[in-house]
Amino acid sequence: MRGAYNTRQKRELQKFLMERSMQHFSVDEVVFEMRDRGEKIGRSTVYRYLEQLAEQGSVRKYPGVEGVTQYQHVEDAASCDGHFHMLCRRCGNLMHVDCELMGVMADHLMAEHGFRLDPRETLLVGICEKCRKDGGEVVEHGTDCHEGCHHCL
Amino acid sequence: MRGAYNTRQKRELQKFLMERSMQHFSVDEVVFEMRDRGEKIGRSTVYRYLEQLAEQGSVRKYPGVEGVTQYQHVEDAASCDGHFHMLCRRCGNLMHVDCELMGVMADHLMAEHGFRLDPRETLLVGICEKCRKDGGEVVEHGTDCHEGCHHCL
DNA sequence: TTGCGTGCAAAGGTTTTGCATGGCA
DNA sequence: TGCCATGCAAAACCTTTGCACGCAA
Repeated sequence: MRGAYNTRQKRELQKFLMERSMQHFSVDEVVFEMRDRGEKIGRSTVYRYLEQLAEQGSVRKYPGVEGVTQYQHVEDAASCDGHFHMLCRRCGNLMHVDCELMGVMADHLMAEHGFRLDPRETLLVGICEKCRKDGGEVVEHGTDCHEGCHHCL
Repeated sequence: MRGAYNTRQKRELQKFLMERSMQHFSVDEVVFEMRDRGEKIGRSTVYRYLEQLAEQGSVRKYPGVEGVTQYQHVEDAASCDGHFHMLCRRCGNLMHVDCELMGVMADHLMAEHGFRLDPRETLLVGICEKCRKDGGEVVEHGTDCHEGCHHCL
């Protein structure tokens, strides 16, 4: 039976997920962050555990830029039902959109266009407020992105 | 100067794009389709030419499921500006959504949530009308998908 | 003839898998 | 003591790149 044992690696990963809740990250980010903390964890283990959590629904998985899969922890799997996510393509942060209009839009697509929109699969991509206010266009991470962007340190 | 020569491979690929206009496809699909037609074309050539067209704007490129990049030909690059695309995750067809409400939604996200939505990057994922009417849930292609689904023959 | 385009093979990157070892219960 | 979990290395993929040859102009 899978997931029967409570190992150090699982505990560390859980801790990481809690701290980064609602942010998105790649497998490599996990591995390097762990390394910085002095905790060793194999790349395969991270892949396997995240995959497992994704099946259970506590982690979302979606294709990021440059072919690197991104993961996101959601405290309450049900909390993500029925609403959408916005991804800032500049800082990479993933945000909930809890807004009535999204439901209206989904209903409209169904009624008028016959299309049943799936909020779990759909990602609204654009530029978030912070990044817009910081001005400029697409930047390299680590240079002048806004505070709190988890890509820039 | 790039794109100076008119080669057999380019002509064949152009033909393919015209026939598959607005549908999405992977590099492998191109290669195999060409092979079936008795036309040989190198995988690298397909990658390179599609990349070139993507830069020019006559082809859209986005990450598909399972890490396989999907491409889509758009007759008029400008025709895709300002509106969204719906992707049916069952039959794989990509459709334009020319609808006022989408603009309203984008404006709302900007005004109320500070988020500048990018229609070129955003993909609305769900189930299209035909697939819904055919009933059932997610199916394997090649078995009982609707007519015209380019995955099923 | 010139030099862009092509195709092969190799390289590069991410993700998966096989298998022996480690460690939880 | 069982047996799941882990980690290494290898394999499996997709995509890019280097280079010699082919072919359009």
